[in-house]
Amino acid sequence: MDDGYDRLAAIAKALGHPTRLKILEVLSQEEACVCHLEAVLGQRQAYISQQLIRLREAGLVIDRRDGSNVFYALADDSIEPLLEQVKQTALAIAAQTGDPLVFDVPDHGCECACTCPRCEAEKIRGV
Amino acid sequence: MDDGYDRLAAIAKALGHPTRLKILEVLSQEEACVCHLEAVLGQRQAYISQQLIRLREAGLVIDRRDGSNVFYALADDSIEPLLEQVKQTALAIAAQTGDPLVFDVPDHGCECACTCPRCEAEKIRGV
DNA sequence: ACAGTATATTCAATATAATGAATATCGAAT
DNA sequence: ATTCGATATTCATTATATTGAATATACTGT
Repeated sequence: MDDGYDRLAAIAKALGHPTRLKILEVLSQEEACVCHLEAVLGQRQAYISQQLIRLREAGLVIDRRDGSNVFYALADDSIEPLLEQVKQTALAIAAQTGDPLVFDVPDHGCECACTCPRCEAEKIRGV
Repeated sequence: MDDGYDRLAAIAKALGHPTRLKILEVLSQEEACVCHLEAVLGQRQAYISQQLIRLREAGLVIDRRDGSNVFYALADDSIEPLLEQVKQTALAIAAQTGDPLVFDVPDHGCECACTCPRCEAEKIRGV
């Protein structure tokens, strides 16, 4: 039954949701706590947490507790090129169909409502 | 609503099924008709056809009619490296969890029940 | 111990996917 | 025109995913 392709499919399924893709995109820059993802993606906490759990179950992210925050990071270096490759294929398909493909890369900037240590530090630095 | 990530997710979703992955794997070697895929994967015709439709809707395969056969092929060169990258990630995750990961690469060989022109030619050549 | 903040879980409602069975279409050959 | 083989579609059923709301847990500081 599980002949390896089921495991591949499980990974692809975990990628098969826009919010989860955006989370991975953010994590490809640096690890982030839940409240950070919440602020960057503009989604409620429980929703983010649920998607993170799906990603963790798929083995794509790992989590690390630091005080009251839980920081998530990509589980492996191979995930970034995987995301990149999905984009390449999407662009190729978009080129064939003529539909332009634009990404709103998630980015919160300074006005972020997140109060995690990382974001507070960013605000002080005025990034 | 559709901010690009939905399109990425649609591609990932199309990959998120073992049978569809196997179909793409077969097509990465050469284009194939439905009856060929039917024989190689050991699944019934309607089932294969349904999965092919999903792949076509996702833009991952294209089809070409030749007489009574319909030949399917990968829609773009970027799809092969995409499959490869999914495997890389799966292997990396498997290495971390300790679960060995084995692929039964779909291959029908000579005893194939398919009678499409391509398979008949193979049989004559004794491949 | 208590209050507050960060995160996780559970529950319920709805939507979408997977799958088998039956049937329809389309092209080739007679 | 009819039949046959190849492929597509429809329908019904079950399984799984999505999502919001509510609640629970876990850590921190007082």
